[in-house]
Amino acid sequence: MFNKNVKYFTTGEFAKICKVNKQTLIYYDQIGLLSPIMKDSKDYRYYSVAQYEFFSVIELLKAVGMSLKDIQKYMAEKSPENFLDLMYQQKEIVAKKRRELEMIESIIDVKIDLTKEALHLDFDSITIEHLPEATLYLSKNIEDSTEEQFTKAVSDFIDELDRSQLDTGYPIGGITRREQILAGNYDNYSYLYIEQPHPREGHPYFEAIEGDFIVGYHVGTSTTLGESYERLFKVMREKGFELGQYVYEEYIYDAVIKNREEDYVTKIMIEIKKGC
Amino acid sequence: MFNKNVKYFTTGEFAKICKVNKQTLIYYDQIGLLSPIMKDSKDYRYYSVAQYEFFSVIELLKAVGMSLKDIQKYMAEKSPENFLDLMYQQKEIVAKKRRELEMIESIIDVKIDLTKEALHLDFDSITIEHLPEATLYLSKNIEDSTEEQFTKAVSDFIDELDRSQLDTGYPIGGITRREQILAGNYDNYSYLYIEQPHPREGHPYFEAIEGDFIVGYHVGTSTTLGESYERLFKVMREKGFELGQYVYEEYIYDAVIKNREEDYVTKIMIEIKKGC
DNA sequence: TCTAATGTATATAGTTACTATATAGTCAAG
DNA sequence: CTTGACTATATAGTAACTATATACATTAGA
Repeated sequence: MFNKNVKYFTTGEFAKICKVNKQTLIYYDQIGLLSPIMKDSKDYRYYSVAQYEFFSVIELLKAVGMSLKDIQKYMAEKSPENFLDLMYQQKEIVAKKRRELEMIESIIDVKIDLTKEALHLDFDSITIEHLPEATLYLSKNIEDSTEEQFTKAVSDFIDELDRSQLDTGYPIGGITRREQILAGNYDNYSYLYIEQPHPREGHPYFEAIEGDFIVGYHVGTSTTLGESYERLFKVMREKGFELGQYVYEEYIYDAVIKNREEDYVTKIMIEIKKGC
Repeated sequence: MFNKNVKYFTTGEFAKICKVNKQTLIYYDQIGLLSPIMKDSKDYRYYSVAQYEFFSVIELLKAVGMSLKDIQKYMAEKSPENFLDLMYQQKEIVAKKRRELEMIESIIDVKIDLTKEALHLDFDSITIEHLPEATLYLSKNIEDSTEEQFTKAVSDFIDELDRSQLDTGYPIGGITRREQILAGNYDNYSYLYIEQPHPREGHPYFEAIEGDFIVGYHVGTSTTLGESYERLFKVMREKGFELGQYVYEEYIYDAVIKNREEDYVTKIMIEIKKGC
């Protein structure tokens, strides 16, 4: 094929075919990755059609994430066997990349859903809701932990999210025990959690919740969190409910969406039971 | 959430959680993309847990291909509405990227199949084969074309492969008309072609081939191509076949797999009919 | 309490894969 | 015979780190 070696492309023509900058081809020539099949007396570069096939393999390998240096290394050791090996390697890498992109797609979908929902919320509202069963991935217990223990636990939690691909795009929330709430220690969490809409089998630390909750929102920094709790408690008392075992807190708007800390919004979900 | 603002991570700890180089965080601080929530009198940086959420959104946007500058631009204009817009944009971009990766996966599969097949070939063999129907995407007619016309046609052909995603990983081949072969002009192709294992509807220029072929291989540069054709013609005469309408040529081993031009291998498929 | 190891900081240079710019030579059309 | 579009080299700039050198801080162990 392409014995028509008399028919050449200039650098500009070849660059247009390859859809790259002319300078890129000159650069590839300089580093010896892809040199024109011919140079004339005036040092004009001439590329053959067959070199396009070569170029497109470079593009393929680049797209999979190979560095020009590594591509060059392969090219120095060309053989059908090495090419086959290379392709098998790249096949795995590209499959992994595809799966990563699929995860990102689903995270984006979650972010879209959450943000759309948030846009329709009335942050002054306080409602009684029956929350359906949901699976949460929990951190180790961090109640009364020292700073050191806390940072270690958070670090481990996030590590595990990464390792086991548990980052679903849902916010990381905190669970506080009834007793801490009653003592006014709203920030002494027992666990961190992240919702798992599609929990996978064979993973520990999953905890399903389901039950009645009083749901409200706190707008502002944590310093005024107590006030929001008071509002919620007032409604609770009026309706004759008692504090359940746990309170769940998660960010609705945080630094990703709002500039000023005063505009951050925290969702508070207080587990309740009928007073007897 | 994360009122535990008293509990901070040092640069090193935060870098470990984020799985990046410490220097990267310093760099992000320098460009003002992600600055620690606090600096002490010794200029030590302290990050909060909430900043991890921020970091992970940066990672998400980076993974979709956004530049740090563009991420920063969004962060300067934060709002729920802008975040939603951004996520819708990124959703499309990431879906496109995924589709591109899927194409690369199938190209790699084709390359693997072709290379595995090639490894088992005997390049001295000459066989009579009935080739099943296959769809080829053809270039414009390039017979007797000038250099200018030829380069233009090749350029257009490759452009269309790109535009319509017709690059299947199969090699680009050449089709020569019976009359040119008989005149010994083995390199005066009528068309370029590329095989389409999964042709899509509504595309012109597709041509299905099916029929009996004499199949052989040429090892070496195009200068000795004539000798290989002679070998094939000899067998053809012995078996009492006549030259059909077209000859198909494609590279089995080219510059991507072999270093020396003398090692390139061209597959020659000559259409035949029973002599009457 | 001293010391060594480890941690932090800044400043600066290097890296990859381009990309842009400046300067100069070449070529084809009117 | 000049103008515009091309070619070339050389050099500098870019993004997003990454590495290195130097200096100060903190902590764990002898």
